[in-house]
Amino acid sequence: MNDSEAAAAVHTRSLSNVELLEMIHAAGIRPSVQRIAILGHIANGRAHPSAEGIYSSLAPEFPSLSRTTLYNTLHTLAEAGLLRELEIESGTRRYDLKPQPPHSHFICRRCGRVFDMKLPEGLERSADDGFSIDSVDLYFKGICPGCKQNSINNNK
Amino acid sequence: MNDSEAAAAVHTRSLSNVELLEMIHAAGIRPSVQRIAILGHIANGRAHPSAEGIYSSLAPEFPSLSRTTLYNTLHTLAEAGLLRELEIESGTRRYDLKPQPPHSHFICRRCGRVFDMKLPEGLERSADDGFSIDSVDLYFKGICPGCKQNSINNNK
DNA sequence: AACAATCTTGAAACGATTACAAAGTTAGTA
DNA sequence: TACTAACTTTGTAATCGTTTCAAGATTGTT
Repeated sequence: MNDSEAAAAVHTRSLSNVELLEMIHAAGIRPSVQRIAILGHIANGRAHPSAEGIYSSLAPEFPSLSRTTLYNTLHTLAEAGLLRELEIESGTRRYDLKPQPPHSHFICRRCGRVFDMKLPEGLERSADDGFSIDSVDLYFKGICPGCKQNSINNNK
Repeated sequence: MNDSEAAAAVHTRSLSNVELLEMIHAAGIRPSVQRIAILGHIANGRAHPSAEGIYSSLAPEFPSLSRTTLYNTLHTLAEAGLLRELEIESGTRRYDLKPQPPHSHFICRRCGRVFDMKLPEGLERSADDGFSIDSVDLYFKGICPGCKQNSINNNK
């Protein structure tokens, strides 16, 4: 079990291909090998990967996968409500499974990893009247416990 | 008075060049015509502009301004603590004056304008123990009152 | 005035993403 | 089973925002 699988196990068990296929069906879009692989990668490793990260992870198994397909698929899945796009750092989007309890995100400035955090309720009430809110994103940035530990060790 | 100046007036009065120069000095970096112009544009129009927006606004007055200078300056001012970078949408950064009370942001999905909103206190407490937090960003997305009004009118 | 440090500039390069058009696949229907 | 229309995937080329680089201009200090 590698790091990201270990992280995943903390949160949820892995989704089988049949379950992924059903999710895709239920969302009202057509399934394909690529869509299942991409959704599965995001759902089962809890790494909040970027498009490039997904590409390099899947490339060995799907050598013919093109970046265009990957981007198309990410858009399709996001529009269908299966994925949430994280805009925690500019220049790339990262992807997270949408059908799960709302949460906030922490990105480590040193290692770049993204962690799930709690999300306080009722944040929308901070917005002024008259604004229709359809999404609330709370992002923390800083140093994760692992990187803190490493920097302590390295300074010794 | 154009739109963005009107919006600015709601929040703060305009900063003079002398005040801008003092801010730059106080931040420990050297002043230049370009730095003052760029900081002034962000401080005095409350439009939360992107680099490209700043460039096209300043180009008429500073025809020789290069994009490199603009990006260098934005980085320098941000590092010096005068600007805050907003990562509310991926693909671009937007800029906001930093020395002002903390607040959250709303971006309209239709017109793309960014509005200041309140920021609840104590959000850092949502993060798990062991994470060192150095920034908290809360972003709302949806439709602003103006665009809502327009779409009502257009459907009549 | 002279020197070093800092700034500005344009050209070229880069990474992430999108546009496009062709080829392949699928679901439904005859 | 064969047909058709709709949808997907793919590779190439283009685009957009940003950064790198090296040279020249400006500034602050002696």
